[in-house]
Amino acid sequence: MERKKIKELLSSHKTGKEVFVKGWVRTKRGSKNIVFIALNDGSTINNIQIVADASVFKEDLLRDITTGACLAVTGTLIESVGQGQNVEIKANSIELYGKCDAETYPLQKKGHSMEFLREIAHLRPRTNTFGAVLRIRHAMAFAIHKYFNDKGFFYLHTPIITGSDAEGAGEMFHVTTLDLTNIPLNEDKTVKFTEDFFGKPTNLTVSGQLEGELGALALGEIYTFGPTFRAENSNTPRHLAEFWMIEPEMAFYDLRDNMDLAEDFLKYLIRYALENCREDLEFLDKMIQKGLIDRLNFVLGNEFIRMTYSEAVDILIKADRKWEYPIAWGKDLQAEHERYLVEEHFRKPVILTDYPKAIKAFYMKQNDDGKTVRAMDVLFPGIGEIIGGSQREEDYERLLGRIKELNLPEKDLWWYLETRKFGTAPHSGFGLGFERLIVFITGMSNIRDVIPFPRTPKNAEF
RNA sequence: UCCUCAGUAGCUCAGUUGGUUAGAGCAACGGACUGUUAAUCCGUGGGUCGCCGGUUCGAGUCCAGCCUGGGGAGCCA
Repeated sequence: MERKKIKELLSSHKTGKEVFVKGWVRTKRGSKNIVFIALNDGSTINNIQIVADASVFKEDLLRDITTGACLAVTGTLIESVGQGQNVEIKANSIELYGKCDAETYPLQKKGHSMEFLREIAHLRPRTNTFGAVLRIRHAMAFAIHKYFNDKGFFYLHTPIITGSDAEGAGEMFHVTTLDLTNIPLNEDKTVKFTEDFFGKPTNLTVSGQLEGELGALALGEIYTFGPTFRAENSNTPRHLAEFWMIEPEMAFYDLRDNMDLAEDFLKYLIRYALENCREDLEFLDKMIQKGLIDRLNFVLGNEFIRMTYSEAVDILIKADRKWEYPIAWGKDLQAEHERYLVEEHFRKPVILTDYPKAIKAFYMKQNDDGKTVRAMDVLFPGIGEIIGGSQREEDYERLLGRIKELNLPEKDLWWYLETRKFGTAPHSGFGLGFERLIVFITGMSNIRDVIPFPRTPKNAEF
């Protein structure tokens, strides 16, 4: 008989038919004569109830059906006799695929702390919360591809291993095949990288943007969606050493087009989650963050505030508020400033533009005022910067000038500079932190709980 | 990396001015129960008090160092 997914059975009204399901036991309860098993196969947050008449099954079998055990069940799908579910399966036969020793299995039929579950990341996908988060994570990844595909963007695979150290987006992980217990050295005691796999120092990528621009200046509109690595010693609920980033890059987009795309993109993803992950979101709304669905709808229903960095600084200066870090034009905004704007002053997402060039990356387009660049940061409640982007500097001389001012390795960037030499074009793009998006959409409070196996300083278990 | 809080049973925690045999709830196990919804009721077992030193007649409790985790900050997505 063909196995059915629990999601399908729960929404089916074809009672009276024989069905075949497989899954893991969430709880078992009952009396001497009758046993109730809540079975989950991951297809939905909801369990299907298996009803087993104790006189039909061997006592040993029923005893071995414990929380966490894996079963295959055939039985009749019937309308539930009891309250709490519409349908249930009256079991005819039960095969025990895998026992689960109740004395040592760490997951109990009770709530667990997120910290404890993190220590058993190999088992936490079996919980309601992580099942919901991982299904939503999948849905968002799918929706990202669908959004861009429908808009005519091309998915560009930028390299994971990079030979350039010029992105300037943080500390990098080195990639090498050299024997670290016996490193070949040059005469001046520097590492002899000519003997390394690539013949030069290489690292894991911190951003696919520069290569993404190369694609955009040929294909028009591209996006990347891949793993990104930062070797920063960041210990916060918002940072991972390995995370996933989406980086669209568009020829002929100015900063305004860029902002329009960012806002439309975020709203599309939120709407997609609301329409396709309803049951998981309702669970998270109830158990993890009260009011989650209202908050998502609120973001959907309101225009993002758009203002320049300079206007934001004015608001912060005038605010009746003592800042731990005093605010002044030219200084980078601190977390407390961003939170104030988003969570207190405007109470909705904010896009800030035209930052001082000194605090932004070399590749951003310089404004005519000589002081600011066409940058944009999208700030969200609770997580701060969810998107960072800009219009790119397309003028060869101005870009080169900025590279020299900042003492960046010009010769490593020859290929990037050549795009400005050969048929340059105005273009823009941004980066969205995938896990930060998932944090916002699921209401989870720690980024380590929205990725299956988090990589953070001093932690690469599993 | 800095600041701060914490680490006691499988989990979540209590543990008084340092005192003799370290507790609770849940889970597990055994039993009862004719349909349960994190079932209920009765009972049982379960501890290297994070590690390592020190103070003391005596340390879960006080002191120093280290480790691990949470929160905040910085860096950023």
